[in-house]
Amino acid sequence: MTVWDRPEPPTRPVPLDRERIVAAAIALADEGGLEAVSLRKVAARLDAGPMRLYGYISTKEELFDLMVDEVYAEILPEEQPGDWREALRVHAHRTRQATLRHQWLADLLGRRPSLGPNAMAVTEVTLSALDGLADLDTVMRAVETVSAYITGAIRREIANLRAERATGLSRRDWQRASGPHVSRMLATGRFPALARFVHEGTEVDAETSFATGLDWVLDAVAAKLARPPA
Amino acid sequence: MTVWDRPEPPTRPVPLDRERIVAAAIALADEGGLEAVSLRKVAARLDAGPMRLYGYISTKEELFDLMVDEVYAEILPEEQPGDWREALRVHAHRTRQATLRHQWLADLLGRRPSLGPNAMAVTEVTLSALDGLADLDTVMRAVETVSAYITGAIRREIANLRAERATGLSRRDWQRASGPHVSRMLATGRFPALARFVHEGTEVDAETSFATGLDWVLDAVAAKLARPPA
DNA sequence: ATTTCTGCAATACGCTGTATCGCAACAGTA
DNA sequence: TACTGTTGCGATACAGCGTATTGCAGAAAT
Repeated sequence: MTVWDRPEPPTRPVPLDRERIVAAAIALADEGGLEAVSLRKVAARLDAGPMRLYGYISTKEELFDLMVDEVYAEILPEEQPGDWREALRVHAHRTRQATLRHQWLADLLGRRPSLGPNAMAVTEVTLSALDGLADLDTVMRAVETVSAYITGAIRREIANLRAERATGLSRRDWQRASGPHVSRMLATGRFPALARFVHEGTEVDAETSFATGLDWVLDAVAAKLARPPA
Repeated sequence: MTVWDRPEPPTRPVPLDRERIVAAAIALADEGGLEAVSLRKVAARLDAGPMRLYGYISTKEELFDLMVDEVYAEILPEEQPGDWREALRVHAHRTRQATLRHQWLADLLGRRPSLGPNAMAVTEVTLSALDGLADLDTVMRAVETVSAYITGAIRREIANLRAERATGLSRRDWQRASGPHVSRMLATGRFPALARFVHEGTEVDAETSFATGLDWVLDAVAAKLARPPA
């Protein structure tokens, strides 16, 4: 019985874990958006059959949850600035930047409660930045209000960005004259105010308008933190 | 050639239009969520083959666009109150109420720019409520900031609502003790601030917290409208 | 050496969005 | 009235999806 007679041992399947699965899924999503993420394709990237994944997750939705939490790790600030306002600003901008890197996050933000360890760590940091500046309920309201703004603003920004990419027109051009639908609608005269805004408004870059709206909201929070619980 | 010999004339297919298609789709979504909307099921409700729909829409995404615009018709206020603040408040609450009636709207809000006639009419009304109170850019920023808040807050509310429905636990119970995952995480001591908020915070009903956050944002807007363009 | 257990792969099912194709009924013309 | 062109519908088809089920091979346990 020489070596040559004996068959090679069967190749054991590559070991898997959630980390590798999530990384593969994120890579797919970064390349082709959320809709490019299918359990079959994720598994294929890992040289596995689709059903293998069900040992690690029990539903596709859970995979999305893991992906989101993985990005929250990028959002978690490395060091916490002292000022509450700066802390919230940093959180907002880190969230925005992470979403620009992983645009599919815009589709998932706010879709389900985020209970992963990284998301909770982010919440912890944010809450503790405001802790003690007002009663608990006020602080909670502050954080929720700011993060509602963040979610909504980011979603709109990504939606516009995709629309521009799909039509090849900048938001401005597309409204002003090039977008046949919109210009036709405006020409009806049924939307005089809207028409004025479209034609006479200034184009502002996305980051600035995000930051400005954020500052307004932070001003509102500041006012509530200043005065004691209503 | 008696009547009996002649066959009945072939039944002509029921005439279709976008209105009927969208109504059927909305009915399906109201009953079973967005994922219950398939072109086949919509068509079946109308006694038609799936491919028939492609005469009226060219993609499922377009059907969603039509559905959203249909709901914007419910959001459009019947009469415009004079005060800008009241106008924005009404807009926010009508949007929220519409989303509570059609919870799938939460999945679509902010996903794509809304360019349908009803959405534009809503924008027109909103913009004109603020028109003249500040320069165009400030007004635009105000409307966008408020609507970012609205989108984000509604999404979170619906997300929580769905989580409660899925687990059978109220948000509070679910965090406090009943949710095994969350309580285990809090017990690790890695999230002290979060733990305090969960345990000592008051439960506030969704409508109140929506309204409160909204008021804060409106306060911020008021401050910017008061002073001339920065 | 034999049995039990574990976990992977293959197969399968019902469903999806949509491209293609052939035909039947209408409109227009001779 | 006969014919022809066009339109739009239905059927068929395809590739892909999430996931339930099944069977089997290797590892572990006796």
